[in-house]
Amino acid sequence: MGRAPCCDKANVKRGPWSPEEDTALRSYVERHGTGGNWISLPQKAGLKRCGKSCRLRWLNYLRPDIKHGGFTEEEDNIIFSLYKTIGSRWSVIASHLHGRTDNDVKNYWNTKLMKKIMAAGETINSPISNNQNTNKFHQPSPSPPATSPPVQIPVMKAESFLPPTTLDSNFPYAFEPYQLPQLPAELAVTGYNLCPPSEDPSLSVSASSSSITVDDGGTNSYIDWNGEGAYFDQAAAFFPELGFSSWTELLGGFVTSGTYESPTSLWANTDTKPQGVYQSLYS
DNA sequence: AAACTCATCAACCGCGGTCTG
DNA sequence: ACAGACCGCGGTTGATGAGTT
Repeated sequence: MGRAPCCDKANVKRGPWSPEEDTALRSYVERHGTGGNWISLPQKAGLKRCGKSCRLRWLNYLRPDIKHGGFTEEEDNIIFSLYKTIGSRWSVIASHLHGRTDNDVKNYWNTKLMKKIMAAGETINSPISNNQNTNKFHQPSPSPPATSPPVQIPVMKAESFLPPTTLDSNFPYAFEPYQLPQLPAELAVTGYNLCPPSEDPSLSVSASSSSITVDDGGTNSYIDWNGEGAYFDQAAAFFPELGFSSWTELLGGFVTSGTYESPTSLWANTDTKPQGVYQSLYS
């Protein structure tokens, strides 16, 4: 069963926006912001539009920092590299391109870049479309070792290219090094793919949106992502057991390494907001 | 000049995830 | 814990203009 419509479709205007509507929406948002509620915004702004339509118009067209047309070679490379790594996650890809929207990137990919790349003889393998695995983050290891090594959670660096959305239910995975191909130097970072959990029976890992639990028989086994209260102290003691010096290191080195753009600044430049684990830390 | 095809991109749609009461 | 409301995303559609026959 589908959800109820977000607005009365019979009483809202659809189709292309007029300059007057653009002006009304722009001036309202500039004066009052969105108020975090797009559904009620059209009425307040005097627009006969669906809230979703207003949101889309603002995000994709009226926002002051939007850049239209003319993708550069560098942007092409970034899009292609990220597409090969994470698939058609346009909002994530767009977040790496200043002033570009997910819709822009998606349209550009579908109408131009894909053809351009294929004409150049490249093969396009989206990790998602080519992978039956429902875990978006899992990319199969080429050839797993015959016997699993001892459990070892590596120091994670710049995991930013792996969208931070589904650690929640899929966390019982270790991290496997990867190198994003063909990125400009400032983006050519090393990160870790999620890969299946170790078979080491002495350690079990589980996670929720706010915590990771690793039961290794040690004295500490809980990390609270929100980093507050007693759990934070407990977590601070827990990191060394896992081989991390701090929670920032555990979460990808964003804060400790100057090489990588921190999620805070990254998300400040985009409407893509941190989610899940990252939301707790950076919102 | 008219008819047709193709390319582009703004906008819509429906769904999953998150938030809130 | 649950349900409803809302947000954000990715896929798709359709209007429009450019190019071709």
